[in-house]
Amino acid sequence: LTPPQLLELSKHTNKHAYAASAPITSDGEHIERYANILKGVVKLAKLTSDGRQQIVGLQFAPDFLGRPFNKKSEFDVQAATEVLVCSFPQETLNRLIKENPELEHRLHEQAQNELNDARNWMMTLGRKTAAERVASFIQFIANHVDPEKSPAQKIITFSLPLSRSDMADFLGLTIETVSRQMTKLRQAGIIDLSDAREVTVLDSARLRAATEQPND
Amino acid sequence: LTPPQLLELSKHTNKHAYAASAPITSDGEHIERYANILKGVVKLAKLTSDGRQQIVGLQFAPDFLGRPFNKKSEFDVQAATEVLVCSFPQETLNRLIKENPELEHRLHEQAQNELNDARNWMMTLGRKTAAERVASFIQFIANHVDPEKSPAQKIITFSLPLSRSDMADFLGLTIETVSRQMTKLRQAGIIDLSDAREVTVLDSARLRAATEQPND
DNA sequence: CGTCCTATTGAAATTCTTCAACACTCGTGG
DNA sequence: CCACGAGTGTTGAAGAATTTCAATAGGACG
Repeated sequence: LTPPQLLELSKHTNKHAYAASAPITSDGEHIERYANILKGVVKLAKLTSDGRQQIVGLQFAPDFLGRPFNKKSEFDVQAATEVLVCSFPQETLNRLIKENPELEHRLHEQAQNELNDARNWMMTLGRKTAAERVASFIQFIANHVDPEKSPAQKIITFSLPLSRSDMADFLGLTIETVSRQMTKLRQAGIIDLSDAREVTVLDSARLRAATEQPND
Repeated sequence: LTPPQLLELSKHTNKHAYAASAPITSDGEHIERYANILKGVVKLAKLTSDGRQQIVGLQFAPDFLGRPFNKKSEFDVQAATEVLVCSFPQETLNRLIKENPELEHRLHEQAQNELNDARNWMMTLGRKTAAERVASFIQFIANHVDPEKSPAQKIITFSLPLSRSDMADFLGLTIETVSRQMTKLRQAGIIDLSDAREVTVLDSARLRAATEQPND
């Protein structure tokens, strides 16, 4: 982005904070602002009419939030952790895109990355066992919190951005099954849990093997 | 697209036919051509190391095939039915995009539509029962083969583009479970099956109810 | 007519869910 | 300072759904 464009954007920009599990937008709601995530994790969720929930995407800083050129949100957007976003009106972005096609290219690339993530996750939901799903989730979070992942064997610790309930909704399982599989990973010496949220990966090779796939 | 651009494109264009279940590209393969589907249905599939398969997307005419600006295919691309595509080199498209940003916009929109489809399907895979998944699949195919879908109660007949085995891989089930659920839908009078592939929707309201969601 | 391939059906086995009880943490107020 | 309650997570046992294993059916083709 060119400096005058950044200036233009910043003039219309608002920062906004959301508490964990606060709604950001809901399914079908009209959207007139886009946003970038500055901090925290955002979940995208769909509901069936009888209340079952599936989390269909997680977004991390500095992801873009919103569907360009789509008027409606197609799912609920909620803060998973505490979230800080910086939002701006649709027209501002649309105007910037007109001036600078490169910007649309970058949004297009993010859309493709999200599509890849979604398809990888379809494999997890459709074909993996509960144990493999939970291992895949920990692997997925580890990849996202530790952007500079070392090649092997480094012991890393991080905090899960999702509650057991959200993990269940992401993994297509129940909270009880998630909890049991976490316990098994701990008993197997693959991870350590100082509390329910704080994960230390003790054996990243076996964790990866437990996902049964080079998931991403 | 402007006439000179269409002419330019057609000069580099090759038509190619694939038999049902013939591979088009495979995971990790280098891609040097893009294509448009002229006829038929294409499936995008991922494999685990131990051979489990998940179909992560279906594409219909006139969808675009290939990941713009990505060098590698991230999954296997296979013909589901007999398929006719029209392919052209990457550079040709990249050149056209440079001249005409509107083209990238359209590809971006397709990517967003595919992302919506993928996320809708994540809900199906993560949270629906076998019966709901099979009903959702029939609904999904009905929507795609009958582009001008009438609002209600019209009885429509179509041919499933997927074998039971492919349906199972799309739905995250086994072929036996798919077969049993098809039988139940038939016995309930919701659909009729003249043979395993030929579906007549007898009661579209109850079919929709059986999907337990406004899936798309 | 036999063979291959796909699909269906049945019964047993397994995985995951449901239901239920209990543990832990964190605030609040007595 | 401790008790209480709400929220979150864990664990066990019974139940349900789906898979697995196995047998059979039907069509297409040589």
